[in-house]
Amino acid sequence: MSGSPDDLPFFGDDDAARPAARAGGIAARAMAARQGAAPTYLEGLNPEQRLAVETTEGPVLVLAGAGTGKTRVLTTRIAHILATGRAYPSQILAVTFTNKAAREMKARIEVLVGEAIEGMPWLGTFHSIGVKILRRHAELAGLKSSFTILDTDDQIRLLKQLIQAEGLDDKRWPARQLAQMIDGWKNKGLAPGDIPEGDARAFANGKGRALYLAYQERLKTLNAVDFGDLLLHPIRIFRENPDVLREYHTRFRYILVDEYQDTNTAQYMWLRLLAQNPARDSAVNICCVGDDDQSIYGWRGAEVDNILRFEKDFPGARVIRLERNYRSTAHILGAASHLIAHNEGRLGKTLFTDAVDPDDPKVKVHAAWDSEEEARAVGEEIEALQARGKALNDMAILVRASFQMREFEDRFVTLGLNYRVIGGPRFYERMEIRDALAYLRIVAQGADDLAFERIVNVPKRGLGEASVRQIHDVARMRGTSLLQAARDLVGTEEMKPKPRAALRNLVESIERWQGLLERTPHTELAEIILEESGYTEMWKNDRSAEAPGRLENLKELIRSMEEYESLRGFLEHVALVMDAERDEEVDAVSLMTLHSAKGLEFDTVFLPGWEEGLFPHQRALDEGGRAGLEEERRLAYVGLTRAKKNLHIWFTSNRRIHGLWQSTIPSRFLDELPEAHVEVAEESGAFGGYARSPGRPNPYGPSRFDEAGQAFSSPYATPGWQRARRNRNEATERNWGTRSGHQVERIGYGEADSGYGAGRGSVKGRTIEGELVARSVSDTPSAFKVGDRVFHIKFGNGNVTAIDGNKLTIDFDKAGQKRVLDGFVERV
DNA sequence: AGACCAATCAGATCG
DNA sequence: TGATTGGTCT
Repeated sequence: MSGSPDDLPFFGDDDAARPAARAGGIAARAMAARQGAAPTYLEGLNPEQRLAVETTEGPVLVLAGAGTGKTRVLTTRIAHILATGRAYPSQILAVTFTNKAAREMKARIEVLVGEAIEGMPWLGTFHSIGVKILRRHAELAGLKSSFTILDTDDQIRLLKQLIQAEGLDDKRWPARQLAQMIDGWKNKGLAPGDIPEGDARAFANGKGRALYLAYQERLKTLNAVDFGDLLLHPIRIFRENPDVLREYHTRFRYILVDEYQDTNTAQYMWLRLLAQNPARDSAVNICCVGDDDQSIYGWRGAEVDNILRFEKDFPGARVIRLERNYRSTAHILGAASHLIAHNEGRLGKTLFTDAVDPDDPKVKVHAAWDSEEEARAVGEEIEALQARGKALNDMAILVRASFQMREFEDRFVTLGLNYRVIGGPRFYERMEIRDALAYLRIVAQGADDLAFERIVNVPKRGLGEASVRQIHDVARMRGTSLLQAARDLVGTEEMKPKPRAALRNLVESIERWQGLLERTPHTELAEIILEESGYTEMWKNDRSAEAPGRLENLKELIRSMEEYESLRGFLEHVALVMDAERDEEVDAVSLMTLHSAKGLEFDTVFLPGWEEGLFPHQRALDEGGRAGLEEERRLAYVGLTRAKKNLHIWFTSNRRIHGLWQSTIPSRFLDELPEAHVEVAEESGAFGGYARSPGRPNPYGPSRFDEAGQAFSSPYATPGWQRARRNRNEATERNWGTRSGHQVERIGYGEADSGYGAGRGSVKGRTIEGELVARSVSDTPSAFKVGDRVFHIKFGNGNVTAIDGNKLTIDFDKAGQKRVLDGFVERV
């Protein structure tokens, strides 16, 4: 997003004011377009893409599979609308989910249109456009247009205060949990009055609703909003003020939505309000682009249903499918398509490619003994590719859960292999950045109480709890901001001399900085503030390992301020934007979660950890049942379709989860890959070739991976494994009998699945186990006792030294002391 | 104010 | 197992 705050009067006709200058080039282009010769920007589009670009009128749903040129269509469509003179830039509403996507789109449109179009003011994320609308009409939501935007941290602090004010135990009822509930309600577009009874009762014996209400009240008095409000307030404003909504209807002639499958209910309501113009005689020009198969954010409120329902919502909608894939080989596409065909709730698309090369490698499935070997083998493969001249930048490892990353990082560090972790804590969420921003906020907007509270004693200046409470009391009594209250307090004798001097010093500093606000360049001011407040000093004196990095981040913060015109403009955007850029300069392997890989592509992709319980993740199955499984499968699909040429999938037989070694079984997703496009790699690594011994008791039904991944003799045939399995089944049966929320679900095999192996036909159904491994607490006391001599398939022989439920601590002769579940050892 | 210990928790994350 | 967090103690 461009840096400057948009200070143009809303309907001040920014187009009319300078149409000539801008329309010049566009008009000429439009002319060319009407004269028949296809404009250059349409060149190279395939027929479907072109249809999606040129069907500008009426509702359109573009179902764009992975790698089918979705962004290209979206940007070309906008360029087309502009070039043919159908609308001015400011009459197009284009929403994305991430700032990155918005930036990218803006840049690409600029290339297409051939000039800077700073005039696409309504291209941005749902939230940034929400802010913009809300600032215009803040008073209609009972706010001042200078409202501040809280992030999750502020939110939790605030809720905690409210919970305590209610006289509740904030241990028993954590603010974090309430914040999540409120977020969930807001995602669904629910105001305190709308939340269902059941939900309302779920928190603090029915105080949930009251707390939500109190929270909203508090936000209003603080003149603040949270992220959810950025959509909810505009929705309410639109509903209660038809004239306001009408203005937007007149303004937005074309609406475009990216990643439509990720929209939640609130976003959907917001869009519908804007798109459905009863006064308009022609159809709504809304174009939603998405891929139902890549909907992986159900857990954060996304409703796949929005995309599945599109044709009903917008009668007469055209649905255009983009299925021609420009990214991956036929093997990769074949594997991905076959896998995703196992999902039921989908609109259905099949990717294809013309670029079929018989030399393309198949998708490789590898087995490893444990996660350590997995990491070692992947590292070797990467080094081999590197030796053949491949760039590390073209390789990525995509994991299901972030704890998997560590093993790879360790390995890469020892190998001296460059890697970069994508994702992780966002830049602006770091403590030092948030502190620095709080200083800037208090200077820019003195009434920002949350900012004041954050910095009042950072660095330590002897203003502890007692002093802060005193300031609070005064502020509440006089109805002023905390800063004002502090100012008043230092003029009196109410405080003890020491804190009073400290507070006076702080207040005077803030006033001094405020005085500099107009006269000093904002980057310079920021440096002055951080220096004079002692904040940088604090980190310089800090001996911890992170301190240098934090100082570096602060420098980075100031550097990033340069792009903005003013401090105010910077703060406006910082609340919404600010992800640290990754430098492409260094050649490095990317390491990230599957979720953050969406939208990216790499020549070579490694997908480790394809084991039941990890992927599909147990919690997704427990909480989401069938829907949860389907979302996991879509996640797998996203992973597969990230690869352009080489795709390696790994699973291990043993994995340490929460410090306990557990035996694992291959993911059911492996069985859902088509044989024609997959080959099981024969490793000749440290463990030598794998013994092939059939007959693994796989509770999910026979699998063609039953025989892989066995380094020694078949571990699955050992009595220990058999007993583990027996225990597991007993445990799950017990659980199903007594616990709610767990049920046995039958997933029949679809037609698409019947392709391989005679064994399959005999399988009646597949059970989603409630528990992969009996949960750590067992009802039955362990059958072992201290001193027992036992055998474990991974660690060999050892003696039991301690028992905790079904967790055993064992001194192994060779491997040392380990903790394992009792099901995996056998008395000898 | 800071150090130290026990308790808790371990799926993904955009703005 | 390990990081993080909240509490207590000095």
